[in-house]
Amino acid sequence: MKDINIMSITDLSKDLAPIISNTMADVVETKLREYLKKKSFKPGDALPKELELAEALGVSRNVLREALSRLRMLGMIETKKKRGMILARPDILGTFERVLDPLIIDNSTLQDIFELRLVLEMGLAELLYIRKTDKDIKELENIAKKEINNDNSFRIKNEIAFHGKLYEMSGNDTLKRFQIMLLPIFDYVVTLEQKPTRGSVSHLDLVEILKTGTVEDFKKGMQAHLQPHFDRLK
Amino acid sequence: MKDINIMSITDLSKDLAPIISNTMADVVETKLREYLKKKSFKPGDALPKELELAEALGVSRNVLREALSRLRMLGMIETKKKRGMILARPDILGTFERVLDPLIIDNSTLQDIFELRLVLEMGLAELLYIRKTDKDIKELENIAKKEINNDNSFRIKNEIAFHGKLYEMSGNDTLKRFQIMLLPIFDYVVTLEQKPTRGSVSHLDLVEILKTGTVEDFKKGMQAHLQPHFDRLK
DNA sequence: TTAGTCTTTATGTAGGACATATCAAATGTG
DNA sequence: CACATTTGATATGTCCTACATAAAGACTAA
Repeated sequence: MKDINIMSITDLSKDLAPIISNTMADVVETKLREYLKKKSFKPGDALPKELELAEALGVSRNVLREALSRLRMLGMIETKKKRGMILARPDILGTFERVLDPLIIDNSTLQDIFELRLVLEMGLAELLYIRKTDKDIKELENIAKKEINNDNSFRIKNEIAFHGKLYEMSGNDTLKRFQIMLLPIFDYVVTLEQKPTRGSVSHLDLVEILKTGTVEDFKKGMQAHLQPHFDRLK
Repeated sequence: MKDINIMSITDLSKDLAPIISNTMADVVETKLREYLKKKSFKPGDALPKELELAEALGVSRNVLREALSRLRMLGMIETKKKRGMILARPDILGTFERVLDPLIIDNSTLQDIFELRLVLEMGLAELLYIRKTDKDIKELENIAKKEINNDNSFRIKNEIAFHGKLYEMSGNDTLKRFQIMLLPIFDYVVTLEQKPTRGSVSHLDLVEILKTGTVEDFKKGMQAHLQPHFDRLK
């Protein structure tokens, strides 16, 4: 009897909506977003003042400010003392970092992000071959050489340095920053391994391929390098 | 004299920090983050009540609530009427969407994100071959077949449907949602083209490869399919 | 034990008050 | 008239108080 009750409740919670107790600040936040989009403000444009907005929305200045505070955090608006508020351009990744920071991510998402990183590394080849320079390759080689006579404690650091340099060589700033954000995750998953899982292709091998090989060669090399990680996927 | 003065000021403004007018809410937000991290709360743990926090931080409840409102938006904490606040697990991507939404992104970042998408698609192959099912392939084929006799207005929609399905087949939820977020960007860049840039490998070709070809075949196919986009990179 | 009621309490919301920084106009000076 | 200075107006930042509301926990009754 009891068990049945519990079951039905569990089922319910799956089916029914999670009962979002919309607080006023939530509603106002949404309305403000819509307002900004609808009016198609350009960065730098001035916004109405707090009291006007609060009155128009029919909420206290307090609630309005909570909503504004959120948008301000995201970099969507900026405020100055007398001048009022202006629309700004948010730093996409900067805000992303804020959430990733405390690392309170459930395991399934963690795994997803780790895979995301693998996907990125595998797909990097084209960009790399379009933009690589001799200087870059030399730097990459230096990084790879350093790690030869190193104890295990430095292994991860070198791993990070090498792959980080690869992202940098892609010439894509967003990608590079994105990768930096994902580092802790990569780190975490790697440390889950008991012993270092080395692919059949080393970092130095990859550098060599970059020097003389084709894009196809590099893709195969990277695949072999990451193979141990792929092997653990199911 | 005057010019010199102006010059030196300009130089200063480049060198010096941008004078972050730290509002109390900003400081409190940071302090709360540190507090949460330091105490290493686990999801579900109860937090002190607002008044206690406000007093401990030496700020008004108002300021504290602005900071809390931010964390609440990011999904880092949840609050219930009497129970107080509890630590929650943030929805990584959900917050990302919020910033991406208004599409006030500068062109260089736009380009970066477009490239990011290309990288993702190129790197998807391994995951795809690990997890693809016959059912998936059949659905993908249906999507590809639909687009044969279609006017241009549906072209983008089909493009989106096909590639979206690919992400779905990766079995990576985060990746899938990430791709959805990036759609508007992809859309935007694609519409910049005057005429459709078709690669030498069509969607149907890709499906065929998925059926009978190897991972390597698929990678080459995808590369050819996206070649027009890569050609535009510099 | 179970069901129902009451009390307590932490959050949600409102409104007023004042400090502060800054823009803009008024004022003074050569 | 042009330029520097002062003054006033104003929007945001911060604080405070008060009350509504929902929900946990205690208490009571069947």
